[in-house]
Amino acid sequence: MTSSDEIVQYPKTGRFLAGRLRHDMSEGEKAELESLVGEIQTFGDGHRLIARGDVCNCSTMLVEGFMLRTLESEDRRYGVSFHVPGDFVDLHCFALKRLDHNIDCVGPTTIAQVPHSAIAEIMKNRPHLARLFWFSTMLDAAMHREWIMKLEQLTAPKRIAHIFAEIWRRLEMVELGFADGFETPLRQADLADMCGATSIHTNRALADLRNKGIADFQRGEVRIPDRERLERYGGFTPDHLYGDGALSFRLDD
Amino acid sequence: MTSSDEIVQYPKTGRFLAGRLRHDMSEGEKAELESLVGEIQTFGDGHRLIARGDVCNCSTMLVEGFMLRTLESEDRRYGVSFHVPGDFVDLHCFALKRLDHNIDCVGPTTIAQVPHSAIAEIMKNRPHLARLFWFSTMLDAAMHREWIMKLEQLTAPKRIAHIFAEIWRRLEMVELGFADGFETPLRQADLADMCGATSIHTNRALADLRNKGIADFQRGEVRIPDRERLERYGGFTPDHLYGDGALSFRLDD
DNA sequence: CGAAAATTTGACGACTCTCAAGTCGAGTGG
DNA sequence: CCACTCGACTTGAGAGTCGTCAAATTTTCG
Repeated sequence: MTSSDEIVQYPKTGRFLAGRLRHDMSEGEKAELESLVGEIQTFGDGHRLIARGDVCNCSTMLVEGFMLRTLESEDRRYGVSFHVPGDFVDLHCFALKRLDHNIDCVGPTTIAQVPHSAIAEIMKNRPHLARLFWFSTMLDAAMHREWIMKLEQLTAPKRIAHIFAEIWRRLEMVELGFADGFETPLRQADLADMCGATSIHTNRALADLRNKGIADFQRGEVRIPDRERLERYGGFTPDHLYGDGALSFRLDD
Repeated sequence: MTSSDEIVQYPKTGRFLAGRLRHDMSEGEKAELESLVGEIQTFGDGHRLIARGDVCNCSTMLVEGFMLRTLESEDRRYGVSFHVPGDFVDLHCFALKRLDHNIDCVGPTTIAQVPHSAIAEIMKNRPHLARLFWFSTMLDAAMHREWIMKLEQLTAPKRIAHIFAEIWRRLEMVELGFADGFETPLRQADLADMCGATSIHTNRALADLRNKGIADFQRGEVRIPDRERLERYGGFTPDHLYGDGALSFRLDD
């Protein structure tokens, strides 16, 4: 079953763990997950779905669009991670109760939410599904770690190359990438927040990537002539995404 | 019951979640956790307990000492987080199967391990304890996020101030801090790995902190004259540790 | 004591920030 | 249709932070 079929059958949750452990979910589990989520909600660019410190009684499945996890300090916003459709964005707060960070929409966004009481039931009665939920939050943690290393290692142009490479791969996992790049609602200022640079420096870094022929970012249209070159420049390896790579979840060894 | 009493009664796991949700654990749960862990093992400085990509069949409780989570890239080691006694260091790999990062000992280290089969039983039969385990891994993720923001925001001296502030607080939570600072097996090169700077620059940053009277690091002895000043300089707030602060897990609101 | 490891210092160039200004594109009112 | 406007993007100059290369000093330990 391809991801497109999954979306037809499970319109709100069909992308959850696609390319990762979705193949490990039974149809019963997929159906149960789909039945847990509430009705579709939509938000516009810049909407802050959850603010740091809010008590959460439900968690959010991102159905369409793009979201940023952010933290604020001294009047500046810092991106700590991003989300694409199929991500169970704030499952964390089931365990944490209060979120330590904000969840911001970038561009038009469609979500569906799951009450925590339903997740608590899953914890009691569906240990396998519960373990997949846990896995999903651990994926976020692994991505955080990779990003920490890259922040410690890379200059701004390479950070951006890494971000582009990761967005592209993750969009592809949920069948939303193109052969030669991807589209994103991110603006230069958002990219700046994500890589911890000023928007001025980010602009120069993007010009760098364009001049080098590595990536051409023009108002959300990202064209990448040579994927291998982009990934090499940004020091990107997809292992931490736990798809079909060196770290993939295989039970046979 | 103070943390010291807990250590007498539960010598291997008595510091788990101390200062956080330990108060939410029943004596039965504490006893069960203590019974799950195997015998004490010790390792010396620099020992790599788990290497990226290893298949893990057990997880590690850090009993005494200090550990770093690290990633390697282009022949350099990067610290992504650190661990103090009481941390369930690699509970992540119960969900991930293969760890994306290394677990390195710093200085002499004492651990005890729990087989994953035992954790799977907990998932089936003890949903509350399972949720605490999940919480513990989410704490790590929250600390990752805070560190991402600080890497994006701070210069090297301030990063080090932040690291010192966090180590001190976390040691205090498990009653291992002193009134005027703390001891750590970390060397300057380890600190450099942790903040993504060269050891030369780290050395200058430490000299800065010493000259400013903010923190005096001398071969693992860290003396801090004024905690408030250290925390202000490093932009440190303890909220993301989920102790008794703005984000603490309270069921009453 | 002697060797290895850890720490410290100096000089110079690259990366990034700040302040300041200028350009481009989409939508609006005349 | 065109001038206007606002937000997004682009460019320039000077200063601070940090990396690299090279070397010296101090500490640890056999």
